[in-house]
Amino acid sequence: MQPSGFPVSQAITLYDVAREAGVSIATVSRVTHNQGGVRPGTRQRVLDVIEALGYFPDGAAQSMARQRKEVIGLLGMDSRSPETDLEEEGMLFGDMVQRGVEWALRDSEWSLLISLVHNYDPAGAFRRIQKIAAKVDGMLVIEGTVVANLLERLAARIPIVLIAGSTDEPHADAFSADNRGGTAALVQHLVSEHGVRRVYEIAGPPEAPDARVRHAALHEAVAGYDSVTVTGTFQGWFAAVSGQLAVQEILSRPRADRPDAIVCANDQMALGAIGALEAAGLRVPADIAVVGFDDVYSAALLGLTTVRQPMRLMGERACSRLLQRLEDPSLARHAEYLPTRLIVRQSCGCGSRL
Amino acid sequence: MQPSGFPVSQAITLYDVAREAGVSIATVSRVTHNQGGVRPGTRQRVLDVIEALGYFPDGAAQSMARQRKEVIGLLGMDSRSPETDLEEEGMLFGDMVQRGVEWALRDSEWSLLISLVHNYDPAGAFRRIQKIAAKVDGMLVIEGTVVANLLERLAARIPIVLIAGSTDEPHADAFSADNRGGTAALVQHLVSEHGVRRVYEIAGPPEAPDARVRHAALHEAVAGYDSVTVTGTFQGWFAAVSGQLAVQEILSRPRADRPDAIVCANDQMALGAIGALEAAGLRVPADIAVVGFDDVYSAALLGLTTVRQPMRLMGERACSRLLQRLEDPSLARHAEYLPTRLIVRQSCGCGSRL
DNA sequence: CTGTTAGCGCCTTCAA
DNA sequence: TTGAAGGCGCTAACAG
Repeated sequence: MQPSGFPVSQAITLYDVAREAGVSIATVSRVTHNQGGVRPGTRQRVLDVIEALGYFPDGAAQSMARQRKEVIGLLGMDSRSPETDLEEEGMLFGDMVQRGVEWALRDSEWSLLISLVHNYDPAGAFRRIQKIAAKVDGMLVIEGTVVANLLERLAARIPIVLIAGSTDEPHADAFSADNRGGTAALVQHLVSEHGVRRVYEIAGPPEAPDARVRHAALHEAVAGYDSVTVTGTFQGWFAAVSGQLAVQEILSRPRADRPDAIVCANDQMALGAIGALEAAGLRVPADIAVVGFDDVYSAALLGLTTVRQPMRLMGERACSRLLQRLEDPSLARHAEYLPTRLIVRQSCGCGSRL
Repeated sequence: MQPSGFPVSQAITLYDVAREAGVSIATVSRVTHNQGGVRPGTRQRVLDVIEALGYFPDGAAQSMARQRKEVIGLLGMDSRSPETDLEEEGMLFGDMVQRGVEWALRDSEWSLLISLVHNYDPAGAFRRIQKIAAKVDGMLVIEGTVVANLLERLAARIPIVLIAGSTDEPHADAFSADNRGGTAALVQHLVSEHGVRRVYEIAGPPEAPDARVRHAALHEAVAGYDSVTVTGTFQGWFAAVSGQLAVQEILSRPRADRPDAIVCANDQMALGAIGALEAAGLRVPADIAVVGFDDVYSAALLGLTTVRQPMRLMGERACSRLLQRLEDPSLARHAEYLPTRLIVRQSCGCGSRL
């Protein structure tokens, strides 16, 4: 005899309860859902059996019968490389969005199914996404996680709300931040307050709509000033290590070629860049200013000048909208830009030391 | 005519594909799962139809047929009060655990269903937990989220792994940190390095096994020194505001009654306490030292001396164990204490300023 | 190689 | 107030 594990009882079903209580499954079902039309005596008897057996209805079976799973999915992109020790990282964009979603869900009957898609494995992503889609009634999709054509296909089957993604997907609601305005404010601050002339860009992955908008907006904004130029662009992918690599690139240039300021497509990369800069003996902002985008939690603690996107709010709004649409599929499409705000701290050169 | 929403097609089933392709549902199923025994021509035809219709199998139906949902649940406790603006908070214990779980799941077929239970609403918690349990094959439970008897009942139906909870629940595997050792190290440091004599305790909720152990360990450790005493205990509930309230309590006492150090059952409360202390014009650690427990992300940034629990690792291990047990239910029970480590920073009085 | 069929556990009319 | 029965979409024998 092997040391058998715990006494995990065989699944207990409606039938078990019905048999034990000497009633039909319909009656048990009625009792389970507090429906009327059951004689008090019978009800009590059934209740006792339920209690004794520890019965509760199986979710999958309910989903089938009701044609509704009461689960929504949250698809996020995991931009960390497989080797990263994530122990070190703080709260990221996706985490904040999740908070918002949880908030929106806190008093509802819906559950949240979470899945991270790894951008270094686009092949596996496809299967994974479909797998999630199969288990939910609707889905929240963050960023450029899902390749456009797949997205279209999914949207044909279940409602989808895009978060910080493309706002012109015709078959999905969308909530994004005003990236354009935020970027413009950043550049304007850098130029007029700190006399920045030479800007170096650490861009996000071109697959991410957000990254694309910020990229375009940066160049537009810079073009608005005569003597300001973008002296270089590093193609990052939103992970902190991108910032470090970009700094290496900068440092490999002749000194005269160095920028006055580094504008990053998100805070993670900005923080990575600052770390690398300081490790190389350069001072931020004295030698080079660095600014980010997002305003993640640690940005405040580390004095990073950045643009705040209402991440939590985006999650909350997107989730509420999804819930609405699930109630009423005939709703017209809704896309919305949430306002961003320039958060001036020290890394741009304002205030005292970093 | 109303402005009907998106063209959400009626659910597409195996039957639709079969009909369209002129084969039986069995064949479609075989193709869907890349099973052999289908003539290449037939396979291709089916594949085309699947592609054209955008078909993918319904998760609920699969769960039923396979008797397996391929979903695990993560039950966490949300200690924030309803009014809290969570925008401000950093990474919490539960978030770190989730990271570990996601890590453990990254290459598996399993999905993660998340649910937060609000400790201010024990009534609703019951339904909510059962609802989750109904939708998963196994569950990870953080902290004293689940009242013991309910837990026992759940464990009879599906495998459960406790994280940072009681390690003596007979029907569940468990992973906890060495709270006792960590607390002892903290006290010893405070006393021998900083000559602390009067310790004030901000305890966690007694429902949380972790909090209980830390509480007991603190008193034990203090009892080991002749001239050291615990001058007061504030009953907190792990939220930052608990720390603030505790400080109010302390400040309401005569000056002579003030402690040398405040020992908190977690970092959140410690951070809350520090904030309140400084707001009241007291300096940490000069006037009063403060130490926490957990080593959350912002603890490092703010110089909090604390005890590190390997939160991510706990999530990872717990999840792996659950997966194992799901494979082989006959496994013997396994409970494990993961090592903690004293992290000395400035809030205890070491180093320079805070 | 392909099709038929019996469940999986529950909800929900419809009859009694 | 109760029970019988069909169906939700899919998987996996089992037959052909």
